[in-house]
Amino acid sequence: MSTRTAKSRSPAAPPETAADAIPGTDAGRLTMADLAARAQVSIITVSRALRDSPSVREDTRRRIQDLAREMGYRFNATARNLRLQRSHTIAVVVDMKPTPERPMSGPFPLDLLGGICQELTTAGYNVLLTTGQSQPAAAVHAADGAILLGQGADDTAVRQLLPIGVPLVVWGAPQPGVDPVFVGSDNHQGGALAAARLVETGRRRLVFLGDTRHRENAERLHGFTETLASAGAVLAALVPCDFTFNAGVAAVQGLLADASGGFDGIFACSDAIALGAMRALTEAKLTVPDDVSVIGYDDTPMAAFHTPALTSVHQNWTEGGVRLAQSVLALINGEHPDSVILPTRLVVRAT
Amino acid sequence: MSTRTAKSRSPAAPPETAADAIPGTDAGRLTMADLAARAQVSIITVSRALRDSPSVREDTRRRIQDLAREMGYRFNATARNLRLQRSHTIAVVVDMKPTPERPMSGPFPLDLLGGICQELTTAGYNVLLTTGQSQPAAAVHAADGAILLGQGADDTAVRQLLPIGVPLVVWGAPQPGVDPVFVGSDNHQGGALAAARLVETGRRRLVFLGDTRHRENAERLHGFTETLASAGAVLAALVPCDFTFNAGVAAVQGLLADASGGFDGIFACSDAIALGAMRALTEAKLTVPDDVSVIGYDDTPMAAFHTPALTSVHQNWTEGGVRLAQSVLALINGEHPDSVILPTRLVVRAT
DNA sequence: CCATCGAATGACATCGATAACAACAGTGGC
DNA sequence: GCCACTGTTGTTATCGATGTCATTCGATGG
Repeated sequence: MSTRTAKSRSPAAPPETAADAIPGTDAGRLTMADLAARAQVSIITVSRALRDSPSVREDTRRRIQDLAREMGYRFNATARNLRLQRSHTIAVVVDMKPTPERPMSGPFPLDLLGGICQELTTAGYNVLLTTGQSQPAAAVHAADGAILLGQGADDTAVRQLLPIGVPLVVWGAPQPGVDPVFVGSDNHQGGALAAARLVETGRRRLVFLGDTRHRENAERLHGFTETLASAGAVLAALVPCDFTFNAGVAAVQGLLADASGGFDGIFACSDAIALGAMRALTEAKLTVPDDVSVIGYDDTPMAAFHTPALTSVHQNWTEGGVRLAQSVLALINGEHPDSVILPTRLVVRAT
Repeated sequence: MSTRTAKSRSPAAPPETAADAIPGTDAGRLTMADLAARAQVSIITVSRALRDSPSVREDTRRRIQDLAREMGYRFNATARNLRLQRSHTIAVVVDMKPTPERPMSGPFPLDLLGGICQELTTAGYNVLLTTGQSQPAAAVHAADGAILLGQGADDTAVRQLLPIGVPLVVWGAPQPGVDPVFVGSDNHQGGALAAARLVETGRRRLVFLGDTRHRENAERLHGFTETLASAGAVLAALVPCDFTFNAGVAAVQGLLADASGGFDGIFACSDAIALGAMRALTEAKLTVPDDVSVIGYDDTPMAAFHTPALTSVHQNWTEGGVRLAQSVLALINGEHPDSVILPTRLVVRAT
């Protein structure tokens, strides 16, 4: 037979006994060569049979497939990837701030990850997860493509990843320099929706809470002020703050201390900020929404379950994940997908 | 030189020009053979030099390393993995229920994933993420180890994963059959802490809200009733329910409708249930915590930011992720780590 | 009865990196 | 001056699967 027939794993014991392949026994993984020897065919025939190649006769194919199942054969993806020069793997780089306190509590990467996994695994790709902490390079190098999930105000991560030369898709707001493909939700629209709602309910002096160094927040502010202006309302204050509850508290406390004309509506860049703001308002004996109306962002469970229930801008993360995945796949296929901007919607509740 | 010298990527163009290696240009990835030809040494010397082998002379090593950097050489992990018979990859199987409505919103896998990534990447391992939806098998086969993150009441996932023969660690409550290694937080203690607190604050007729088909919940119930009994309080009711807000509402509504003696304390298996319960109580004109005291589980942001702020049992997920990672690593090294049970703590707030 | 064609199968080289062993130069001891 | 020894580099085989080209066999046609 083949020259490799003799090279069986257990030289002493008879390798033909099916007992060799007790599932769970890791002793010497089976290879196609083992199957080939057993089935009295060549290795390549086994390879073809297992891939359902039409050039293998029906019964031969079935015989080999059955044999593989019986013997507990496990396919070696590494070998195939080497041979085929592709890893069938997409690196997902989660570039979260190393802030210890509530670094990234939102559903952010979770639902996004869900969407990504769903799409990628059904397409036969693996998802390699890395945090930006260490050098993501190592993992990304080996991948067929990469997805960057960051909330960074800066774009250092993008700059690190781009030169690697792997197809890259980034979650967030498209940048002026159009280099990588972006997928994100429509922050401009989100801001506009919030503004429209606040104006509709009769508010005229509005506050924006969020760090506009984040491109996404800058977009929200843009949509927000644009809509305000066209409705004759004014932006009473813009307070840069983190995405946290405490930042929201502090921001509103500062606002109340500084008696610069007052305000009757707040748009916060996260539900946590919004809840913090409401806490500060309540402590100052102001009621929501009678005295001040509040709108949050992200539509997290805590918005829904809070009393009073928080009105919030909802972004469809799962869909976002799916689109991210589709875009990398497209890039890998040599296509040139456009950046995607997903619509947001306002979930109106009590505030 | 070596026989491979002639086998350059671009046969027409002179392959010696460094301009070939513009970073970002993916044209024909460089291999160690290319570096070897360029440096006038053998491939194996390049391999050794790049791995900082002491058997390569200091200056040779540096020369090759510099050359690799200049030419933009990118290491091929697949080839090494094939040769070394290990993938340096751990599969993380997230076996979440496909329930569309808030399938898994808690920080659950996110912080857990964070801990896992942190530990695994610093140990030089990659994290392969798969959802239980499709057959996780494919990815797990290629991995050196696997971590199962599930909330399943059943253990079908474990049963699927175990026979694959890959070192497996599972998040959750240890099972009677001691087969896989478990890492989880001390649910028994969590239940006991909640009971102790409720009893301390003078409650005597208590309600347990949660589906005890989940092993973790069963443990909580066990610790809960045990402590109750020793303090002379009674379990007034046990209502099986999902982890959702709505389930909490429904459970308490049912309880109030059915006038079977009343209750003055509730222990819920998730913060969402607890919040739902409070909503139902409030709607029934009962006040928290004066009429009924409530304790939740998971210490999510929504517990902290709710008014009144919800007392909740906290589990350290990041730590859990780290321990999960450590356990797989230990298994891979042929050690036999014990299951780990992490302590929980009660975060006392207003309710 | 031989040429030809197609279906089925096989031999070989290959992907890129590495372990095991071989070879070779220079050094010191006797 | 010869041998053993160390330090450095090279040769070869190998991991497991697959593309390419070659081969075999039976069937068909002239």
